[in-house]
Amino acid sequence: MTIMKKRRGPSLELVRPGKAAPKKGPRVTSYDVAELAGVSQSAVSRCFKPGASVSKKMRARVMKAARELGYQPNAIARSLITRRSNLVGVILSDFTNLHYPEVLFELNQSFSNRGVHIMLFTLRRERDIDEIIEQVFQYRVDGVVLAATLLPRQIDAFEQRHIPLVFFNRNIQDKPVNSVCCDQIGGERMLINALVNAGHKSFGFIAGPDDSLVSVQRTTGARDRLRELGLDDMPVFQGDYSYESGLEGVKKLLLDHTPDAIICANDVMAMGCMDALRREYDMKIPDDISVVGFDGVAPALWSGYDLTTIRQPVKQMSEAAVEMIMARVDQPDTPPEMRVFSGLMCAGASARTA
Amino acid sequence: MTIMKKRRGPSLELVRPGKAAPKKGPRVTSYDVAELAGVSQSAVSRCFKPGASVSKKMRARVMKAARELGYQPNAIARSLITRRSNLVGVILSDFTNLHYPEVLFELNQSFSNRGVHIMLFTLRRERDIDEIIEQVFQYRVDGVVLAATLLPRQIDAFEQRHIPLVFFNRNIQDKPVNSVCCDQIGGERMLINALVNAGHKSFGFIAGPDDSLVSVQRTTGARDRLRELGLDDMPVFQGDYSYESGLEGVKKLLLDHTPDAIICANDVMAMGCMDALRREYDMKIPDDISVVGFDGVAPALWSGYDLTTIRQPVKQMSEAAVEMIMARVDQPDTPPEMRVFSGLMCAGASARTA
DNA sequence: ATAATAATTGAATTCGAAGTAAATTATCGC
DNA sequence: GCGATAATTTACTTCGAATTCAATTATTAT
Repeated sequence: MTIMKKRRGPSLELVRPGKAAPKKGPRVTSYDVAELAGVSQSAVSRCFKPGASVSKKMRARVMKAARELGYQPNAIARSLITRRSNLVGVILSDFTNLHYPEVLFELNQSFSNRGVHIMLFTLRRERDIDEIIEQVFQYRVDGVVLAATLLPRQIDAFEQRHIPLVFFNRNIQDKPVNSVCCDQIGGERMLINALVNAGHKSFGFIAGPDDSLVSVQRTTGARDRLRELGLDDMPVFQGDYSYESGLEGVKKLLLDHTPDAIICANDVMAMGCMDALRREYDMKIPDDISVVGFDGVAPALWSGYDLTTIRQPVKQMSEAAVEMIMARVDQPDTPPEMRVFSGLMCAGASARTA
Repeated sequence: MTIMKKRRGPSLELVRPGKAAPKKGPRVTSYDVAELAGVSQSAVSRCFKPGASVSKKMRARVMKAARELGYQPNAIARSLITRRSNLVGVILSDFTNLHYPEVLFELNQSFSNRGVHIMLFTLRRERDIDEIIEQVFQYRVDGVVLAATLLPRQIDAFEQRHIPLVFFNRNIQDKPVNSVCCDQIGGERMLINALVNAGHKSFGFIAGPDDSLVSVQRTTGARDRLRELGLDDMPVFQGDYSYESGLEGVKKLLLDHTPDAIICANDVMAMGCMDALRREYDMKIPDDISVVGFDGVAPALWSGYDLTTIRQPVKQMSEAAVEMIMARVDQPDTPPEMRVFSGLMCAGASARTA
């Protein structure tokens, strides 16, 4: 028995020739379009699929009907059957660090070039991560970019579900995972080299939180290079990547030392550091003291700060992250890879460098 | 005939007591959970719906099975049948303006408190908007927050589809639409009042793009107040909200005038302005000249700039936008509303104010 | 204990597009 | 013009959860 599936009321009543149909309210489905065009629903579906086999006459009729009804394929329904949501999750932990909005923007740019959309998740507290992972799973995202830290158990959950995962600036030990990183250690070495070549001898360091691997790497990168060069170890103040902790770091570091250069684990703290040195210690930068940062965020490059820093190649890193996700989506057995990008040293006026 | 719908292979082979089932690969559906728990799929569904009628024995069994299989309800499938995606689109045009990441963050915070997730769209060129609207429609988002301008025809498209829309800081003329705005005019008036009270007499203005209604409002807000106070009109340089255009604006304004205060349509330009005045004109702020901005972005409040500005109540505005969207989702005939928030004047050290 | 009522449960259907295999039509060689 | 082959088109099923309504079970009143 071939009974045409009954569908809710036809949208035909509106098709008066001469006037565009001012259809409204109830949503338009491929069945409505099919009915108006006098073809099957499958045909409508195929017309909206890029490389499908459709005669041009058919395509024209369907497109006309679709236009008349204001039809837009339902991406949700499509995702259900194709198992491809064209959604990716982006999980960011620290939005106050100006670096992350830049990353988010570039990721979005790269993904949208591929017809993929971003669902944004931000962590207020690190504890929220489990809850957020749940949400991410529920939406059947095609992949996830993470600028936050995961526990092994959480990484496993992604693997079990075969959800491509890329870490952004967190390389995970103990597990083969996809990651895109800036070469933190290399960056710090460049900075130290430049500072030492210009005659700096004593240093102070303002670090990020101690659970931030990036901060640890930047700290040890700098420290190790100092040791290699036969210089004294430096005092380290532990901040939290915020402007305020840059201010505070200066106060602590200048209590019992007078370094001739302060190295900050990121630009935002470096800017706090500069402001504190100028306003509260009335020091001239870089004559009295040099300051360097890391990231290359926009305000740091403004002439007010003109910070000497390592600019992360955010655009290339984002593009790489997107490539890695998409590679795994199309080819699930693509092996994990770690891509490390060198930062670009930007010699500003905040430090004497050679 | 009551034939149990056949489902792909049972997941039962893994249920050895004592060891957690290490299920992998193929996705887990409510049918799998139902089968393992020995109940119907409907029951599983109900167990995951907050206020549903389920006995506690049932709930316990189902939840146990779900946990064992690592089941997560498929939000995509759910969206299809419930016609609620719990997704909202956020369309931002200008990501370089530091204000927008702050807005995005607060919106995300407010939405996620309601179990709603953000799909992010950014416009590279204003022309992309039609394309983006199409995407937004395809994903059947529950609503859209727009910090970009729409043409009447585009607004109509949203209305036809009954997609709640809220404009963020763009009030649309000619059409009743939802919007959340900061009181641009009131803000500028506060600034002018404070400057004039402190003795400023001649002004210069650095505006945003002329197609930005916000810029137009801020410009005329300031200008009208000057006129009311019987002061001379001021020269206006048209920038584009960027740091660079702040630098440039100073150069242009100081060519043939020597204002004793420069008013900038946003903070980022104001910071450019300050840097230009200090570095290139060697002027002391606020002794030689005052500078004020608008927005209250984080770097403007740092001690390096300590900008006198109007802080937009981003958190309250975002919360309001979210409320308006959700109100319309739950109650589609909620009439459009325009909510205008007063900014908070932050008197910094960048201007002499009384 | 029994009828009456309330609370649970399950079978079947639905959401909207895409894929599958069968049926139909178009195109081609000779 | 005819069979063979290729290109289109269609009916039907699928994805996975929610929902309706009928069936079943539990609870209460009498």
